[in-house]
Amino acid sequence: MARLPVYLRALGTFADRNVATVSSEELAGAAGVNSAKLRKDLSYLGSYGTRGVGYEVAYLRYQISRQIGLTQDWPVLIVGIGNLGQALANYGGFVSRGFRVVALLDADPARAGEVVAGLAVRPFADLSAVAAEHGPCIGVIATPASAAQQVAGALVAAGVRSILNFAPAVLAVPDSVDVRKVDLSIELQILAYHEQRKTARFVALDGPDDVRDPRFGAEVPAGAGFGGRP
Amino acid sequence: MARLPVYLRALGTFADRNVATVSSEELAGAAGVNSAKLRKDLSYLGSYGTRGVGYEVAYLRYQISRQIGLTQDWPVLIVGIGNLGQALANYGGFVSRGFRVVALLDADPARAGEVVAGLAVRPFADLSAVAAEHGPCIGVIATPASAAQQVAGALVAAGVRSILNFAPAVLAVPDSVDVRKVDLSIELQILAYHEQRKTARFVALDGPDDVRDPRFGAEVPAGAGFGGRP
DNA sequence: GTGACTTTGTGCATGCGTTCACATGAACCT
DNA sequence: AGGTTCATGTGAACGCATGCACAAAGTCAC
Ligand SMILES: NC(=O)c1ccc[n+]([C@@H]2O[C@H](COP(=O)([O-])OP(=O)(O)OC[C@H]3O[C@@H](n4cnc5c(N)ncnc54)[C@H](O)[C@@H]3O)[C@@H](O)[C@H]2O)c1
Ligand SMILES: NC(=O)c1ccc[n+]([C@@H]2O[C@H](COP(=O)([O-])OP(=O)(O)OC[C@H]3O[C@@H](n4cnc5c(N)ncnc54)[C@H](O)[C@@H]3O)[C@@H](O)[C@H]2O)c1
Repeated sequence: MARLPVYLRALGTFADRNVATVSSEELAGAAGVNSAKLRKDLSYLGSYGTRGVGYEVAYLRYQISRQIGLTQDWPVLIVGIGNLGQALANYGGFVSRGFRVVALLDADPARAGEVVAGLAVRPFADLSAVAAEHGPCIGVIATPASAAQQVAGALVAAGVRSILNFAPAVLAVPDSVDVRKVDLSIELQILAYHEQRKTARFVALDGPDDVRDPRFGAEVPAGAGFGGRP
Repeated sequence: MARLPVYLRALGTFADRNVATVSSEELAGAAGVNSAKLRKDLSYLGSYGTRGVGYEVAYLRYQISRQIGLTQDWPVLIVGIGNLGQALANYGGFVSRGFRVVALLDADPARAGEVVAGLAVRPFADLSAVAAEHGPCIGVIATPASAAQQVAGALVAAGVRSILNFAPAVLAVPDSVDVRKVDLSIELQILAYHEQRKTARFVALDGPDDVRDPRFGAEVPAGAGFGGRP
């Protein structure tokens, strides 16, 4: 069900062009998925289409928004106002999609008081007060990886049950808390993996299936930083 | 196979602590996955463990790095040096993981020449020259969504076959090109979805399964911006 | 050297997501 | 009003990932 937001965004582009109804084929094309998958996804929400015609853009948009829980604005608090935290705070794309940044927190005393994107940076100790003030909200971790687990613990203690983590660290939280991670290094490494196989195909035409060769272990240069097998 | 980078990172933390060997249980714990899954994943690369002992940290680290294609540094070029592009350019976590930002491109003439993270921002027209200079590389799109498709086309035309897209847009590219997307709004919306179901449980104790009720369609306020069903 | 113990590597079953294909049903034209 | 056309909604088959449970294999102690 991670595709609903994509459908919603695609519906938005149709609405901007004043399109009244779309077929599953058109919408699937705009969302980059199979049309059968789109129909099956939408059928889980209910029968919101008209056979022979398609889906009414405005109506389907509302139904998906309601399903996701975007009929209300969700408060977002960002922890760690460094490079990334500032970019996030300045990002206008959140408010237009049902989210509102309500607080910026940082442990660095030098940063407290600084104004970023119209909000004053508050000391990390204010966390529980801020969380209590806004009710159910979403916490964003943009601190170094070494602080991520500690911050996550503090967020949970403050009552936050939804966390978006940008730090390259695995977080341990209670089952009742949802954590989603965004790790750019992982994305780049996956791309590098495919890129390597693509370029390798030009070197060895019989395909990249032989890379398993265990002898490669012996070919590690002594000073490579990893060390070879003893 | 998107988990290999996670294993690699977990292995890094063990190496930092001078741990020589790890069992699949320990490593799986650090990576946040099931130990059977970890062993099966590693078995696809070959038999790099020792029964009764575990995996040698340094050796396994090298094997995974090689599998991913991290024995060489991959050049990265960033298009769109706004809030996000600058944060990415300033991020030190890339170089430590086998990536090197080699060029910053922006269409805004006012930005060209500006120095960000020790690199001069170059005009977008330099793209093909930069790509040709560095060979196989990874393109990062950090422009507004409206420009994303055009930028993607230019990247492909310049020979880039791996793209990381931060803009909330579906990109159409040839099959030979890999695109991975990072969409923060989608992540937040997924969190909101779960958060909604959690909070809804306190309101209606019989569970959130009734939200399908089609009558809800009639309850759209006239001025909600979406419009009700006619 | 032998035995007991530890941990890997994997066969197998289960469940989930994806996709094809078609029947259902609505609208439109004559 | 009847037939035609069109696109939805869904049944069923397929393929893949996950996780259990166990045999193979190697180590360590004595
Ligand atoms: N900058 C990027 O583009 C980028 C890309 C990918 C991942 N990341 C990850 O995002 C995180 C932040 O990156 P960054 O470049 O913004 O780092 P940064 O060093 O610029 O900012 C980190 C901020 O967190 C604050 N902080 C440190 N410990 C804290 C604590 N315990 N509680 C609250 N605040 C604390 C620091 O004061 C600092 O302001 C890192 O984990 C990084 O790996 C960043
Ligand atoms: N800032 C964030 O934290 C954040 C978070 C999530 C997603 N995003 C997405 O990332 C993208 C960039 O966000 P941002 O906040 O940095 O925006 P921004 O407006 O600050 O920066 C965009 C930059 O792209 C440049 N640009 C525009 N058209 C271009 C073109 N055709 N070729 C090359 N460069 C071009 C502009 O000159 C500008 O410098 C957007 O699509 C946004 O939705 C940003």
